[in-house]
Amino acid sequence: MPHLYLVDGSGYIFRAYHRLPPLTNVHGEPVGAVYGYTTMLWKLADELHKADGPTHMAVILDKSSHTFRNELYDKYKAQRPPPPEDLVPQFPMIRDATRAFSLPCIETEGLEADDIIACYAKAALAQGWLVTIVSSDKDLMQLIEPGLDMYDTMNNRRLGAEHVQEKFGVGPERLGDVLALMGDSVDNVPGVTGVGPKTASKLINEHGDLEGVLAAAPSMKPGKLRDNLIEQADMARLSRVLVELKCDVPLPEPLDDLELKGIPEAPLRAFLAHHGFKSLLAKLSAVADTPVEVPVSTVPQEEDPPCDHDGYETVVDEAALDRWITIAKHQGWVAIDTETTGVDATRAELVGVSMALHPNLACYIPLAHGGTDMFAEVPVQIDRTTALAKLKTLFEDPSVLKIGHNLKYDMIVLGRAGLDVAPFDDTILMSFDLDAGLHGHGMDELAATHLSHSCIAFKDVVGTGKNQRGFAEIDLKTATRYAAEDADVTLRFWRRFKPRLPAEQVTRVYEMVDRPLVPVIAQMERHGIKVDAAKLAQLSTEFAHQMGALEVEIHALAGGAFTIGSPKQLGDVLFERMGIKGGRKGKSGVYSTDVNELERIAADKDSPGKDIARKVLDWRQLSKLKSTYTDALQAQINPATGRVHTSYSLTGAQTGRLSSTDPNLQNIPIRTEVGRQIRDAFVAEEGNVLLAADYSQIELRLAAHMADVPALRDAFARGDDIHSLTAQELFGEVNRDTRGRAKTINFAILYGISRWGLAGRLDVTAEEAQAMIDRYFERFPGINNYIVQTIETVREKGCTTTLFGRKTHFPRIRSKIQHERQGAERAAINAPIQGTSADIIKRAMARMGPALIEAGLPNVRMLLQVHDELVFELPEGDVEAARPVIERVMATAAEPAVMLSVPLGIEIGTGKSWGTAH
DNA sequence: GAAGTCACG
DNA sequence: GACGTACGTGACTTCG
Repeated sequence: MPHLYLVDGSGYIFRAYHRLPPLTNVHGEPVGAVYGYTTMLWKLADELHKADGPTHMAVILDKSSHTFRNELYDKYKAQRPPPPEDLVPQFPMIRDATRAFSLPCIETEGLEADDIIACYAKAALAQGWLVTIVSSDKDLMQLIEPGLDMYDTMNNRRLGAEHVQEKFGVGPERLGDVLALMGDSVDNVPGVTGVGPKTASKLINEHGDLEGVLAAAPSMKPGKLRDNLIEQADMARLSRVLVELKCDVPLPEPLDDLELKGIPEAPLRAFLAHHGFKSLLAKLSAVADTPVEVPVSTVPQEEDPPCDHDGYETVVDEAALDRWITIAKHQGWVAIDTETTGVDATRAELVGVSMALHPNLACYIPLAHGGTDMFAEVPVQIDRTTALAKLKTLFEDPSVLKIGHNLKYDMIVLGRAGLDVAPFDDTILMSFDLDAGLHGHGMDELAATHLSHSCIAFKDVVGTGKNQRGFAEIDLKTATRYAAEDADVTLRFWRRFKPRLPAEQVTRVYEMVDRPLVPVIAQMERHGIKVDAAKLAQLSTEFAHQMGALEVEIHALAGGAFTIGSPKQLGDVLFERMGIKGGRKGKSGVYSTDVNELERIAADKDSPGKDIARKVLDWRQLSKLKSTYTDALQAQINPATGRVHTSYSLTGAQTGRLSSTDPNLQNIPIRTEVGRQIRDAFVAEEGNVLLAADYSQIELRLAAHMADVPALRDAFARGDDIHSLTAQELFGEVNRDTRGRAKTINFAILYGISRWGLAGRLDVTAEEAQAMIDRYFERFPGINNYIVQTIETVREKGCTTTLFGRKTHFPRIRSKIQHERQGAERAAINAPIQGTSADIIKRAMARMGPALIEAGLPNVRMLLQVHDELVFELPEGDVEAARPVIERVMATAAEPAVMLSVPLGIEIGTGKSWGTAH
C-alpha cells in the first residue's frame, strides 16, 4: 500500500536550531539547523527499507510569512521575533539538503506548510494511502485519524490519536476546538484569556465543541471564565478559523510525482562534503558499493552557482589541511591543480597546490610563497615537507580519484617532489575525446564554452613583460583566488564530462587509449634524451661558415645586398630586379619563393636565375637547420639533467596524434644528408644504446584493412614491397620512376585525393592524374567505397571514428564555402586512418612499461615517440632481450580490442646515436 | 600576430 | 565564373 511521508521542514528547522549547538561548516557558515535537518532526513531514508516505510515523500516548506490568516487577523504571528541572525542563512541550505536527498520540495505562495500538508494528507487518505506527517506540531495533530499518524524524529516516536487524547484530553477531531480556546502566544492566536489546555479540554468534553461551549457560557457559574467566554466569543471563533487547516487548494504537484525512486549517492555525497558533515559522510562510505565510481549524471548541473572567489580557503595550518584531506578521502574524489615557477614541468618548482571538492568548495595550499626577495616578508604557510607528506597520503590513496586538467603537467611536477598521483581522471582528455575538432581544450576556453565563465587570466595575476613576477611572489589572497578557481573549474568540467563519456560512446578510447598514456608520457618527458652539445655547436659553426659564403655569392648574383631570409625582398630581387619569368603572387601580393618555385627555376637550364635559386635553396636549408636545430637545441638542454626534455601534447592534433613542443622532437631532420647529422647529436648515455622501432607503412596497412582491399591485404601478408606492387598494377612495370609515382599515389589516397593535387605532384595533366586514380580504384576495389562511405558518414554525423572509437569532428563539412567543405572532406578521409595509427602506437606505449618489467628489463626506458616510431635508451647488454619484447608489444598493440586483417610490420635498429639507430 | 617557409610522419 | 589544389603537426624569421 502506498505510504506518503510529509515532512514539515519549516517546523523542524526551528526545533533543530534550538536543540543543537551553533555548529559551523568548513566555510565558517552556521549550519546547526541544517545538520539537524540532515540527520532527520537520514533517519527517514533508513525508514525506506522497512516494510511499512515510505513509498512517497515530500518536504513541505513555508514560502512566505504573509498568508490568508494575516488577512483575517492582522496580529497573527505579528509578535514573532525575527528568526535569529545565524538561522537566516540556513533557510536556503535546507532546500539544498532536500535536493541532496533527491526529494521533492513543495512550497506555495500564500499557504503555510501546515495547510499544504493537510491538503496532501487528505488527498492521500482519500485514495486509501497511509500517511505519516513528520512533525511534532500540535496544529498538525488535528489531522490524525486511522491511516494517518505523526512521527517525531527527535524523540523517535510515533504519535497517534491516543497521544492527542493524553496531551489535550480530546481526540484529534476536537483538537481544533481546544486549540482555539487555548490560543497560542507564539503564533498570536488570541484564544480566550485564562483558558489553558486543561480548561479547554474540560469545556470541550462537557459541551461537545467550541460553539457548544460558547452557547453554554451564559449558564455557567459566574466568574472570570464565564465573563471571558462571553466577552471573547468572537475572538474564540476567529481563533477557531486560524487554527483550522485549510485544504481547499489544488495540489501543487500530483501525488504520484512524490514517488520515491531511491536516493542517488552522488549529490548527497557532494552536499555532505560541502558542509563537512564527516560522520554522515563516513556512514555513506560504509554503505557505498564503489567509493570511486560515481554516477555523476545525477548531479544537478544546471544549478552550479557562479564561482565565488572570495569563498575559497587559503590553507596555512596543518589542522586545516588535515580537514580538507579527510573530507576528500571520505568523498572519494578531489580536483587538484598545482602552481609552479614556470611552464616547463621538468624544471618548474612547486609553489602551491589547490583542491576542489564541490563547486565553490575549493582551497589553495601555498607551499613556497615569499618570492625571491629575501627582504620581503614570507607569509605563514605549512612547512613544505609536512604538507607534501600529508598530500602524498591523499594523492596516492587508491580509493580517491584525483581529477586534473592536463594532469600530465602536475604528475611531472609532483613526481619530481616524490608524489605519485593515482587513480586519476583528466578533463582535458575527456574534452578532447568528446569534442576533438570542435574547439580547443584549454581551461579558459572550456570554461567560457561550458560554464559561461571567464577564468581569472594568469597574466592579470603575475603581470607581463618586465613587470612579470613569479607565482611564488603573489600574495596569498590573490594566489588563492586564481589557484583554487582552477581546481573548482576542473571539478565543474568533470561533473559535466564524466557522464557524457558513456553517453557519447567515447569511454573506450578514453579508458583504453588516452588515459593510460598520461603517466607514460609524463615519465618519458622526465627521462628526456641526451644530446651532444659539442657536436651541435660544431655543426652550428660549420653551417654559419657555409651560409656566409653563400650569402656573398647570392648578393653578387643579385647585384646587391638584401635580406635573403625575407621572402618579400627575395621575391622582388628574383622577379623584379633580375626579371625571372613565371613569378606567382599570393593573395598578399608577395611573390612565392617556396621550395617548389625555387626548384622550378633551378631546374630550368635557360633561366638567368638558376644559380641564385640553387644557392638560396642551400642557404635556406642551412639557415633552417641552424636556427631551428643546432642553435635552438643547445639552448634547450636542461642544466640539471644535461638532457633535452620535450613536452608532448595529447590534445594538440585533431586526429589523436601526439604533438611535441619545446623543443619539437618530432621534426628532427632525416631526409637530407646535412640534416641527418643533427640526428647523430642525439646519443645514449655511456654504456647504453638507442633503439629505434618503427611501424612500417602502418597507415597503408590500416587503409588496406579498413577499406578491405584484398590485393593490398595479401601483399602485406606476403611481405611484398607495397609501392612496387602499386607500380606494377598501375603502370605494368616496376622501375625507379614508376615506383616513385606509385608511392606518391599511395600517399595521395591516404590524404584524400584530387586530380589537380596529384597532377601537380606528378607533373602530369589533370586528365592523366584522373586516369591513374580511376585505375587505382579499379585495381584496389574497396578504396573508392571507403572514401564515399567516409564522406557520407561525416556529412550525416559530423564526425569520423577510428577503429577504437576516437571521434574527430568536422564542423566545416557543412560549410557553404566550397573549398572549406572540400578541405573538410579530405581531412575526414585521412582522419580515421591517421587516428587509428595513433591509437595503436598509444596502446603499445601504455603496455610497453609493464611488458618490459615482466620480461625482467626494468632498465629499458622509452624516450621519444615520432608518430610511428618509438625511441628507447637501454644498456647495451639488454638489446637482444628487449628487441623481441618491443616488437611483440608494438605488433599486437591493437589486440584484442581490434583484430586486424593485416600484420603490423616493425623495423628495429640500434646505435650509439639516433642517426645510427635507423 | 600574421604570413611565409620548412622540418617531420 | 571564381577558387585553389594532399593529411597532420611546430618553430623560426621577417615585417607591419
